[in-house]
Amino acid sequence: MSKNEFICDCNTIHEETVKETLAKMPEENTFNKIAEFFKILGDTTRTKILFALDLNEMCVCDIANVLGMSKSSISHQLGTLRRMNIVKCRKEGKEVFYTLDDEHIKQVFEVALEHIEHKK
Amino acid sequence: MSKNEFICDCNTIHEETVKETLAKMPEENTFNKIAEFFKILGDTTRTKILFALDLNEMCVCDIANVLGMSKSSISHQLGTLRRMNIVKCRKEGKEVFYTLDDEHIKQVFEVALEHIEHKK
DNA sequence: CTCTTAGTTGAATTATTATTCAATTATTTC
DNA sequence: GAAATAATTGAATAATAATTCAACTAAGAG
Repeated sequence: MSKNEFICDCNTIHEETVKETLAKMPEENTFNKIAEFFKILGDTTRTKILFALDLNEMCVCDIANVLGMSKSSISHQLGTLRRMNIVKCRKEGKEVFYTLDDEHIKQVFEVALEHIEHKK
Repeated sequence: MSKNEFICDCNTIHEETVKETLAKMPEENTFNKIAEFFKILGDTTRTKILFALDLNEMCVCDIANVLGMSKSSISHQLGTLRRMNIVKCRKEGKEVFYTLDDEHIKQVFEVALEHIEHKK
């Protein structure tokens, strides 16, 4: 029997398993969204920003100082976090104050810390 | 008063907030580990692999077929997941079967899906 | 022991993402 | 309104990560 429908050169494909798994896999878009969400947390700069904002509302300049990085790079990252609705901001004069806008962030950090502890 | 100790050109730094936040921030390495953990989940290929392995134990070839990707790229990603102790494998003849090796994965997926639902 | 094949690996390439730099915007102060 | 400045933005650069390709390893079959 032809295995043309499969993409690789193996002839030991477990056809039933593949079909069953394929049937249960969510659609492409779901994976894109999951990965997009985790990608946000998968960067040291952003995890620091989020952790810091969980402790205190801060302006861009404060965050830059806490992380020891330039205002510009922080602002770029805050833009990303804003577009993802993970932080929100309020303007006060020339300053812009940022806070967390997602109740899942803390929760997800906890799981990650648990994971890190566990894997030691 | 000099702001030399701060890295940016602002003079509206909220010194107290910065110091307090800085004092409460975990060490560099903790952030590296958190980011490293999420980075793993922040890639569509890997989220698909993990989701698939949560449904069924599978060999490399099966996974390649489920995802519609080459054996080589899947194997590279499985290598990454193995090194991070997120999947484990057993050899059976020429085939290598993979399974999840982390009880946090499901948990973390659930939070992500909740997040996605919530943000709609 | 040779052939075939499932899987792995390293190097090269391609793609993606972060940071820097310079310019710009918005707001306050004089 | 001009000067000063907090923050944002876009384009360029630098850094990182994913995929491909070709070579290789390990195991079973003849």
